[in-house]
This record gives sequence, C-alpha cells and structure tokens, in this order.
Amino acid sequence: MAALTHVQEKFVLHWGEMGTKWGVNRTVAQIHALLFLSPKPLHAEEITETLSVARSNVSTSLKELQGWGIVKVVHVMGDRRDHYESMKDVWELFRVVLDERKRREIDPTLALLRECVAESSQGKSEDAHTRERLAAMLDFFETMAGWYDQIRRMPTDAAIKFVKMGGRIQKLLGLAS
Amino acid sequence: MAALTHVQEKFVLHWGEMGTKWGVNRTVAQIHALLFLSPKPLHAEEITETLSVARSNVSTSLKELQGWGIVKVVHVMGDRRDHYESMKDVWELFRVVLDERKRREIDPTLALLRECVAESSQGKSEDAHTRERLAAMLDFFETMAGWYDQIRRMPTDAAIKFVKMGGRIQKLLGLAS
DNA sequence: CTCCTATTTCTGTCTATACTGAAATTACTG
DNA sequence: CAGTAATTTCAGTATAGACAGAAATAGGAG
Repeated sequence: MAALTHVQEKFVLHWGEMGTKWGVNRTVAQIHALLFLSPKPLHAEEITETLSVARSNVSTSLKELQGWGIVKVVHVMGDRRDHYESMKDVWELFRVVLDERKRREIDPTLALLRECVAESSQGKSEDAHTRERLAAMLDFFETMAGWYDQIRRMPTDAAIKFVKMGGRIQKLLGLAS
Repeated sequence: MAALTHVQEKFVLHWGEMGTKWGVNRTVAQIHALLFLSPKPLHAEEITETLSVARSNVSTSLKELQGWGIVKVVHVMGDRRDHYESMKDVWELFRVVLDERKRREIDPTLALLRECVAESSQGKSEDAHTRERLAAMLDFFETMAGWYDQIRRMPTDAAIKFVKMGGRIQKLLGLAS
C-alpha cells in the first residue's frame, strides 16, 4: 500500500473533501478512506508515506478515528508497531458514526430544547410565539430521535432489509394508517 | 425583536454552535435561528443590531440561507427595505435541508463511486479487494439514496405519520420479510 | 438627472484550526 | 539497566475561512 492506484487515490481524495463538509478534518477522513480500502492493517509510518503528511498528524488523526469507534489497533506477530484497521462493514460503520453524531449533537440539542420550552412555559407567557416555535422544533427532534432508536435496536440485517424494502413502504403505510 | 429574551438568546447561540458542527458557519446558523423564532419578517439592519455582527456579514449570510432555500425575501407595504423570513414548518424545513445536502454531498459521492467501481472493473482486475470495498460502499449509498427518495416523494403528512409509527415498524417488517 | 437609501461586493484583518518538526515519553529487547 | 524503536505531546507556524469596514452598485423618489 505504499503508492496508491489511480482509483484509490481518487476515492481517498474525495473522501477527504467530503469529510470537511461534515465537520471532520481532511486528513482524518483521508486516513479513514485509506484504511477502509486497505486489505491489511497499516502502521502509522505507511500512512505517513502514502498520504504525505506529518507523522504526528497521523498519530492525532488515528486517535480521533478511534474516538469515533471506527478504527482500532491490531498487532502483527513479530512487529512491535501498532497497526490500524478500519471497520469494514459499511452498514455497521455508518451505524456507529450516526450513533456518535446523535450522542454529540442531537442529544444536547434535545436537552436544550426541553430546557427552553420548560423555561418559556414557566415565564409570564408573554412570548407565546417563541414557545410555540420551540415546541414544534422539540417535537420534531423527539420524533426523529425516537424513530432512530427504533431502527437502531434492530439487528443489522433487519435494518438492511427494512431499508431495502423501498417501494413497499408507502403501501404498508397505506394499510397501517 | 431588538433585544432577545433569555430563552431566545439561549436557542440562537446553541443553534450557532450546532451549525459549526454541521459545516455551516456560526453567523449563518444564528441568523436562521433568529428568523425562525421571529413572529414577523426582519430586515437586515434589525438582524445586525440583534446579533451584533457586521451588516456585510448579515448580507452574505442571508444570501447563503436563500441558497439553501430556507429563507426568503418578503416586502412590507410602505417600506423599501427587503425583509426576510424563515420557513416555519419544521418538517418542511428539514426536508429542504436534507434535499440540498443530498444534492451537494451524496449525489457527487454516488457519481464518484460509480466511476471508481467502473474503472476498477475495466482494469486488469489485479485489485479485486479495492473493487469489492468500493462496490460495498456504492451499494450502501445507492440503497440509502433510493430509500430517501421514497420518503421524499411522500406528502409531508404521510412522512410524518410514517415516522411517528415508531414501534410498529418492526412488527410490519416481520410481516413483510 | 440627482439625491438618498438599501444592498452587495471587495479587500484587508483576524481567529480558529490544521499541521509540522522537535522533544519527551513509553515500552520493548538484549 | 542501557539502548533503541515507536508513539505521543508540545510549541510554533501556516492556512482557510469568518468577519469588519469601506467602497461600489442598484434602484427608486422627487
């Protein structure tokens, strides 16, 4: 994996750009893409060379990827260095990432909205409009969070089946509503 | 809307922070929060004063919000200034945002993955592993995009009903699988 | 046409974050 | 318990993006 093929490079670079749009830094996303493609775990030095970034940068980025729970350290017999490998199952991968984003971003927002709605209800009710808007927002977040938890609880293959149903959803809904 | 209440300020500031985590800049998100809460359309000067940011910054941010399709210009009789109002229906709001994010981020990735898979199939097939990984990723994106399109096509109230079904999803799945 | 108000564009500054290279730490090996 | 390899931490630097203020533009109203 010293040098990348044309296709590999294309994917790694694109993934890096995508990362920035989702609030992940470019190098972190590139390393993830590289590990995702790699048939075997890589050690930090290999990553450094392949992506031409500083060794320290790789170290920091790997820590972050481990924090997300999508990269883990493995060891190779007779080699003292840490090797890193990405979770390979794409469905599992996105499930982990979504869980983490929910925890970091949605849950705090839910908590804040609850506080805001509570506070604005206790107040002299002079500001009915604000309360109403916030309540609508809160309802949306609660509904979506609840729904996600449902999907989340399904075993992966059930979730895949569910999503792949596609066209039948609306029909089922017609029956159930 | 010159000065914000405690609750309003709390929400606006939080929404600003959230924005940064989703790749939207803080001011843009704050302005959106402000317009979302405001019972009446606001003109740029009001926003400038309420949020204490430069007039030019407000102008740019409003353009970006219009680009997302969640804020539009309206006019008030006898007032030459542009007034701005946010889309108020939360479900509609997120639908628009998701559509836009899909268009900007998912669709290009889909296209790229198709290219990569095609290219790596034409090649001497020396790199079966890369092709396999990319194909798995592509399958995931295609499935999710197709699924989203299904939901997307539903009228809003059907989509809401669907999501609110919650607990019954798994039961239905059991019947349908 | 000229004045006036509203809005946008532009340019330079500032700030937050990414990144590097070096130093420090950790943890193995003989 | 050296000596060495691997990793992490740290401190300074570079860069991208956000932002302010000024200048330019647009678009009435008289």
